Parts: sequence; C-alpha cells; structure tokens
Amino acid sequence: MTAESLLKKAQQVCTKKGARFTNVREYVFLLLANQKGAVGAYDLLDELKKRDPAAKPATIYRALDFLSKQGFVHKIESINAFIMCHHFGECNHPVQLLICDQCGYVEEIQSKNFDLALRTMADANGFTINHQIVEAHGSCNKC
Amino acid sequence: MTAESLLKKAQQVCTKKGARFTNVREYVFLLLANQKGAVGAYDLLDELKKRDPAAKPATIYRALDFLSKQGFVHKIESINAFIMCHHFGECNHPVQLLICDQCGYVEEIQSKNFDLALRTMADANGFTINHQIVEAHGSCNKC
DNA sequence: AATATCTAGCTATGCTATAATGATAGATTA
DNA sequence: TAATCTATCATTATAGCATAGCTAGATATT
Repeated sequence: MTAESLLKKAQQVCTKKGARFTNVREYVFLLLANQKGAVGAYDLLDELKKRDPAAKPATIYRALDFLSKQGFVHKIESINAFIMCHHFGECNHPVQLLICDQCGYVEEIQSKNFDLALRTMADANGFTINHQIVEAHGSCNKC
Repeated sequence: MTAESLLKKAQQVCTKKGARFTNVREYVFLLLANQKGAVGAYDLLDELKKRDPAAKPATIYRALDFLSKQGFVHKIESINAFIMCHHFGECNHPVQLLICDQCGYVEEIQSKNFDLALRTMADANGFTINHQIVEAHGSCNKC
C-alpha cells in the first residue's frame, strides 16, 4: 500500500466521520506513511521542521493524538515510538505488535482470538479492559 | 507476603546466584515492597533521598536495572512505573499485567497458555520472541 | 599483593510529553 | 452580514523519564 493510497483512504474516513484532516495532520500522516518502521515524536518533529521551521513538540503531539484517535497510527509504548497502521478502517480489534530489535521492523497483527483470550483472563480476575498493549520484542525472519 | 519476608527470599535468591544485593539495592527493594501499586522512578528517588540526600537518578535506575534482572521487579511500560513482583523465583513465565486506571491497582498474572499463544503467533510470522509486554488497562472489581 | 570486575558517585545531557495561555480560522446561527 | 461558537494551532515554559561518560572505590579472583 503506497503512502498516496493510504492518504486517500484516510481522507475518505475523515470525510465520512466529519473529522478535520488539516494540513499539519496530513503532513504528519504522510511522514509516517513513508516510514518503514516506527518513528519517535521528535524525529517526526525534525522532519516537520523542514517544511515548517516553527513547529514545536506540541504540534507533533497534537497531530499524533488526532491520528491515533482516528486509528491511523499506533503508539508503541515500549519504545516510545509511533507507527502507521496499514489496516485502519478494516478492522477494529486491539492490535498485537511484533517488534524486531535488530532492524526495527514492526509487524502488526490483529487476532480476535488473542483479544478474546486476554479479555476472558481479565474477566476471571474481575477486570474490565478498556485498552490493551501487547508488544513482543525479538528477531524477525531476516535477522 | 510482608516486605520482610520478600526481602529474605530475595536475599536467598541473590546468595544462590552470587548476585550482590548491596545497600542501595536492598533499600530500593524495600521501598517497592512497601508500595501497594506501581511507583515511578522519580518517586522512588524522592524516597531514597530521605535516607541518602545525595541520591541521583542514575542511583535509582541502576538499582531498578539490577532488581529487574533478578526478576524482583517489573517495569510497566505503558505508565513508566515499576512494581514489585510477588512471585519471583517461583515461576519464570512472562507476565501479563492488569492495570486499574482508577485506583492504580495492578494484578500480575503468569499464564503459560497466554505466553504460548503469543509465541505461536509470532512463530507463524517468522518472529522469535525475546521479551514480551502485555499490559491491559481498565477497571478492577472495586472501581 | 596484583588484577580484574562490579558498583557507586557525580555531572551533564537527551529524550518524551504536557500545561497554560492566547490567537486564528471555519462553521453556525440570528 | 454580523455575532458567536468551537476546534485548531502557536508559543512558551516546564514536567517527567532515562542514559552517557567518567572517576573512584569496593569486592572477588589469581
């Protein structure tokens, strides 16, 4: 999926929901879409500054907030980085991430069963889950 | 399990492994053992400073590194906090955490099945897992 | 005792993220 | 059109989290 086609899809989603896909948001979206792996907020900021030298941390974080809320982007808690979701709109299950610590490649999985297993386990312990983080670190095929 | 008995157990583990359970490490261990929920590194630092006013961030982080390596403590990636493990030594499976966002209570689960499910899924994607983070946020029984 | 290794002290710095306030632009309504 | 409302964005400052690099001292090993 190219960055351009992802962008189009995102634009459609926003139009449908009445969400405002502003310049900054689009630009940060494209920065993320053109990255292979995960990126830190301040790396994104550096990129953004090339176009808009006045950009500040808040600029990026606001954009990332928006993109996360739309489901376009996932935050990876264990490495404080962000990554484009290539399946937004198709499926809303919580996500499991496989992170290669050698090359930085991140594989995104959406397993309904896995989600269910976690919920069941939580339920057995009297917990109700709002949000879940599943991040597995290791080595990918190539590494 | 009281803080004292946890400490004794930890001392035994260290003796067995030939790991040096120094003053600072013991003290930070006790600080964590006396906490109900998770604590931030800088909160621990404030506590440590009461005994040792010269303590610095590195002091805490080095102690936490040690305690983590021994399996005495878990880091909660999604909230940048640390929590005592009450089962160290008994069982070495990766851990799943249920975190109540209302009261801060954290339930630690060690499900072999869950671990296996994740590994199987990773394997199917050509990944080998070294370390896994499973953190579910929500509400506990009481909240 | 000599050596190697681990631990700790110390300073500095870097990275991540949010708070608070005010300005601006676009949509809505009278 | 004008008034108003709301979301977005700019700007500054600060909070919070974590590590690097160097030195000195303590402990274990030979």
